[in-house]
Amino acid sequence: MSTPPRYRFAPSPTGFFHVGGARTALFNWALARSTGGTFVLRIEDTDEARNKPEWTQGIIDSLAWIGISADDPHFEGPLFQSAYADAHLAAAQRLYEGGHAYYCEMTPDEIQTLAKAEGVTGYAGWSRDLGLGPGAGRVLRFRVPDGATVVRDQVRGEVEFDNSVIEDFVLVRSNGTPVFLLANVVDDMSMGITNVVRAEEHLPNTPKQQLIWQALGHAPPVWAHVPVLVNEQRKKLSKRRDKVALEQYRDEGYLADAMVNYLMTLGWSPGEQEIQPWSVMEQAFRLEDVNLSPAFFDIKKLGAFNGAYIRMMNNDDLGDACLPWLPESWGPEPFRSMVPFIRERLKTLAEAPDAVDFMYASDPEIDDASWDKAFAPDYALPLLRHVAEAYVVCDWDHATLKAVMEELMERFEVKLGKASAATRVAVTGRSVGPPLFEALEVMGRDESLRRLHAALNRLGG
RNA sequence: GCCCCCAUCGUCUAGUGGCCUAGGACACCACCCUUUCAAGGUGGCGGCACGGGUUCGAAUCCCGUUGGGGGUGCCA
Repeated sequence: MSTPPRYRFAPSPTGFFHVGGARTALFNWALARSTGGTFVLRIEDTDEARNKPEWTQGIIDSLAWIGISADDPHFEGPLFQSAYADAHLAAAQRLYEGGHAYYCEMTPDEIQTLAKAEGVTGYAGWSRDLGLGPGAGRVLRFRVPDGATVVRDQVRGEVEFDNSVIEDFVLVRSNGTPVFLLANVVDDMSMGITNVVRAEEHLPNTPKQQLIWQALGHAPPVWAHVPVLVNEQRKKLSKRRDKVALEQYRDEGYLADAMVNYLMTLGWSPGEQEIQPWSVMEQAFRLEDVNLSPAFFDIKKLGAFNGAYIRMMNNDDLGDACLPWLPESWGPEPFRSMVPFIRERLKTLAEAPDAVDFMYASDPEIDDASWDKAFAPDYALPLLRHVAEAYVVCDWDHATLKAVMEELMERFEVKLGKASAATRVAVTGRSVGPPLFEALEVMGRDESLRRLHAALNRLGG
């Protein structure tokens, strides 16, 4: 095989971009790039009722986000299926003239009624030999030949379908528009597609499409059907029920690299170490290694990947990446100074503001439970008084602040964690947060003391 | 109903007849570290769906059962 392969990704713009679609796109992208081939993006926009232009832009933006860039030399498109309507109809005409298709004027209702009466499951080729010509209200149906159709699939091996269970399916609707089965094949054919990698839900369509390829006089492409992604009920991920929009994950602060890495591990494994850069996965990916069973999309594991990727970033880059999630009224400081101390506490970028919000508030929002717990011990109040006193004069760096606290903790015979609890809640309002002395250093002496005194006042002196 | 696909810890997977007393990751639990919470470290829990074959030997091959999934549109 000397000609480079041509892969394609053919989503229909009927909603937000689906994580399952993203994984399929990634598989195609890895294959196209590692083989020196091409990734063709074709927007299947023939269902006018459901298609909207903004969804198309959403697909393009989402693909770009996960690294499938229209600027890459391996990328071709977007091509729009709607632009090829003439070719679809021309192919239909050829099938009709070649005897591979025939017209039928039965309505869906009539078919259902007759099928029930005859005890069959669907359309039983009733108009096959009527010799009907084209006309209003008539659909064009494919004349499924006798025999069997063997689909050679790179993921599943050979799958055989008995043609007798494939009914004479519709190629062109009574309103004259081609259906997906036909349009999809004709486009793949005219775009020179050599490899079709798509989700398993299309496997039952494949014998029909292969039959169309053959009737049109072409050898079919190499097929590959990858398993679907499922929810906790092990049902195919659905836009209605499940959180599947790639855009939503992006907006919630998941990193593209983490999402890409996680998606690639669904149905495939990059080896002993599952956190791998795209450059490695791209080269290692093989359809033959793809699993055959549906994979559960586990948000918890995605979160773990995301945390790992966040920790791989340097402080400056992480700070930059978090900026879009900060409230508009916030300046970059003290947030940037705090990045080194919150980085290993973040699972998503969106959590960044919550980690430091006490610094931006004019007064910390006191959590009553934390407060009560911190001041329950007898030593708490007197210790806090000493802290407020000592912090007036000591050097203002986290090491000194800690040393001062340690001195007091020995005097009160408690551990550092307990000794710091009152100060922490006084300054941050909560019992958990970033490292205390580092936060105090960043916040500065004046504001820190102000909060300590505010707490003492609240305690009545 | 019919057609097709699939079946390793709760989840994602490694494993292609002996390297398996089945490895890793997420989750969970415990301990360590520790200024809280995390992160990190160590350990633990936990699986080859079941039944028959084939073979000296089966997670790996074959058959069946059961279970799950996908499809069954003049949607894509």
